[in-house]
Amino acid sequence: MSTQTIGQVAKQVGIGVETVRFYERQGLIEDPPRTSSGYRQYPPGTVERLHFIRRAKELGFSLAEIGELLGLGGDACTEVRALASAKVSDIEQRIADLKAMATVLRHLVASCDAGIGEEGCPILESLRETPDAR
Amino acid sequence: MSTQTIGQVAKQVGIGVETVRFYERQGLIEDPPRTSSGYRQYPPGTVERLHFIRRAKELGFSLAEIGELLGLGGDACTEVRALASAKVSDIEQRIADLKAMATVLRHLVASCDAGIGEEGCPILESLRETPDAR
DNA sequence: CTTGACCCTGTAGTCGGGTACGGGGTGGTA
DNA sequence: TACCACCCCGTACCCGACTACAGGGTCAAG
Repeated sequence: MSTQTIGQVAKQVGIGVETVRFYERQGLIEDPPRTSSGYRQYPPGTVERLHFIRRAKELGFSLAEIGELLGLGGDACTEVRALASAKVSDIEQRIADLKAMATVLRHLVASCDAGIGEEGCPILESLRETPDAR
Repeated sequence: MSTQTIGQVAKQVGIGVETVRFYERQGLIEDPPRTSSGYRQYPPGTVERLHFIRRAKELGFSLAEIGELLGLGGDACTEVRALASAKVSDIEQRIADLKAMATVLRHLVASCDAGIGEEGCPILESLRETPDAR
C-alpha cells in the first residue's frame, strides 16, 4: 500500500474529506503530490499526522498551536514542554472559572429548593442586582 | 433622573454602546422610545436589566438562554430552576473534560521532565501514538 | 457505455458575541 | 456660531473550525 486518496485517509482518521482539505489550506499537512488528473495522492504517514492533529485537538490545542507543535522538530523538547505546560495552566484557569460559576449556580438552585422568596423566583431575583423595575 | 441616553446606560453597565444596540437587535432589551430626533430614551430599569444580562453571562448562560430567562415571568421558578441546573450539569461536564485533558498533559510534561525518551521529545512521540478509539 | 461514487476548485455560510466603519444628524457649551 | 462629543443607521468584519454548495471532471463496476 503506497498512496491513498483523500477519502481513504479521511475515513481512516474519522474526519471529513473537507476537513482534510481545510487542514491542507491551514498548512497543517503538506500539499500532497497529484495524479495526472489532479487527485491528491497521500503518502504513508499522512494518517499518522492527522491522528496527531486530532489527538492534540482533544488535548485542547488550537489548530494554530498544533501547527507550532508540528513545525518543531523532534529535538525541540523544551519548546514543546513549554507549550504543554502553558496549556495546562490555561486549562486550570478555565476549570477554576467554571467551578466558580457552578458554585454560584448551585447556591441559586438550592435557594430555589429551599423555597426562599415566596413570591418571585429566587434565582431571577438574585440575578437582578436591584430588586426589580420591569 | 428619568430617561438616559444609550451612552449613559452603557457606561453605567460597563459595556459598549454598540453592545447595547446589539442586545436590542437580539431582543434582549426592548426597543426604547425615541426623542423627536431619534435618540433612544432609556427608561429607568434598563441598567438593571443589562446588569442581569451581564451577570447571567458571567454564570455561563448564552444570550439565547438569557433571552429565555428574561422571557419567563417572575412566577416561573420551576423553569428557571431547570435551566439553572441544566447549566450546572453542563459546566460539570466541561470541567470533567478539561480535567481529563490537564491530567494527560501533566503526565506528558512529567515524562518530559523525567528525561524519558532520550531521542525525540516524549510529548511529540506520545501524540504520534495511535489514539484509543472512542 | 452508462451509472454512480468519488474527486476537483472556489466561494460562501455557519455559530456566538460582539466590534468597526462610513456617512451623516444633534445637543450642549464657549 | 463654531466646535466636538455624542447619537443615528446599515453593513461589514472579526475569531475558530469547520461545513456546504455549485459546477464540473474521473474512475471502476456492470
